[in-house]
Amino acid sequence: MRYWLMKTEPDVFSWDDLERCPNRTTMWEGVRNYQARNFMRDEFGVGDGVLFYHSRKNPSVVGVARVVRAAYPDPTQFVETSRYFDPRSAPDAPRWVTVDVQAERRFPEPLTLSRLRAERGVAGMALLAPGSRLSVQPVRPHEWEEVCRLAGVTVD
DNA sequence: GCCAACGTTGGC
DNA sequence: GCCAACGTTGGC
Repeated sequence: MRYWLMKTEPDVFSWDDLERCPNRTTMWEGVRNYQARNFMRDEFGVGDGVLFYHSRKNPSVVGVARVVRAAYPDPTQFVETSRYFDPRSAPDAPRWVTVDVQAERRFPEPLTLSRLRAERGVAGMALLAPGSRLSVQPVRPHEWEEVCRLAGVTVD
């Protein structure tokens, strides 16, 4: 089992939105970055842990989710009216994949980026690297444990 | 294959 | 809203 961090702009899709989804589960559509895609396609497994991160507005880790379905073609890449439409992707050779993610535990309080920057135990996180923009990032086990500890929750 | 132009991300 | 950092595109 692995651990990940996934970014979302809360104005587009927030933790509240995830909790409102049927079975608290959503298709993580719209990833259009090759490095992020490769993580999902090649390394994501059912049961992996996900730090759910709100970017831009009060940037924070706001909860923990689970991968409940491994990679499959992202249907939005074929929908012409979708903001995620990719005219260069062919149905017989999909370019982009998605996974299904289920809400597990909301943090009692958002764990802010500024707090994380101040904590030595998470100093190596990809999230904190200068200029890091990757929307799907690996998280090391000790980083996962420390983030959950700082948030005041216990999650395997 | 280089790299300038362009578009996007995301902290501030 | 600004803009630096980064990724992608496409001419050559």
